[in-house]
Amino acid sequence: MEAGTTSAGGERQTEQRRALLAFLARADRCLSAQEIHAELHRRGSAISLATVYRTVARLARSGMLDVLMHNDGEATYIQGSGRHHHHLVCRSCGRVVEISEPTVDSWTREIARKYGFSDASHELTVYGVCGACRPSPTPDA
Amino acid sequence: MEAGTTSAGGERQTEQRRALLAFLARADRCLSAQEIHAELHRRGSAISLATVYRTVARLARSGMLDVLMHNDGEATYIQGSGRHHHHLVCRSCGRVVEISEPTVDSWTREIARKYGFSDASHELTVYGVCGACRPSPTPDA
DNA sequence: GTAAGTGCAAACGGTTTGCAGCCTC
DNA sequence: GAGGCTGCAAACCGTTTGCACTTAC
Repeated sequence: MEAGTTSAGGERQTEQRRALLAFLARADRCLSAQEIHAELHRRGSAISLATVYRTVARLARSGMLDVLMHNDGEATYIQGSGRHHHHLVCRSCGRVVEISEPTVDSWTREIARKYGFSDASHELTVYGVCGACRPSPTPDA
Repeated sequence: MEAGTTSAGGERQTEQRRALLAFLARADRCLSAQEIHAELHRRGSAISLATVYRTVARLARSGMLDVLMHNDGEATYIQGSGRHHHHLVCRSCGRVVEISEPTVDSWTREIARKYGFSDASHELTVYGVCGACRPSPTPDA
């Protein structure tokens, strides 16, 4: 199954775009444009950094990719469901789990109203250490 | 040069630092280093951009300033309480209200545990349009 | 007197863009 | 065949840094 054939307007199927989409479809963590570029090259897919930037920008615009801004100013990308959601990110390996919770959504609207703000929206990211990265709870410890 | 150098601890009082602190103390919205620099100059305070960057970095490190990363990679700064909190930001004028809600804090820990993540932390920002920016609700509409 | 603080400008790192040629449709 | 897509490299932009000078203490 192809990764969402959203051939919206008139986008052309190119070698580069195909390789990038296939790669991102299997990624379970956020990747920067430079990481995507390096990894694709390592796998033998010739694609320029500029094209990676142009392509992820387009995918993000169309909603296929979520963009996460890091504190150092670097943007990273991960496949998104398109629906409203948040991310649970492992501080150790970077694995990302898409989470959705109406509770927080309604809470933020309430908070906004409480302070006289309307048209509330919000951004939430939860960080933690995933089970695979946590030192296994050895019984002898 | 150790942590614990809180406000006016072992740091020298300079004209530039004084002006920057006085300015930020009265700001109720996030400002970028470049905005701070421009505004201080407009007000007659001579301070270089490099010094603004160095000073806000120091203040952020000491906890006196909160750093908000924008989507375009620009960092903005605002005075913070030091305690754990979130921000309610007006999309129109940029005004920032510091909010604190234990509900969300405990919820994020719960979500993290539910997915097998430990050591949960989170970042939350709520956006909206503040009362001053919202077009007054005309009853005849 | 001395070392922290400052200004200047060059360097930096991620990202964007102009342009010529390539390739998909 | 036409126009979107790509690669290259230079430009961009916010930020950092080396160095010499200034200044608070």
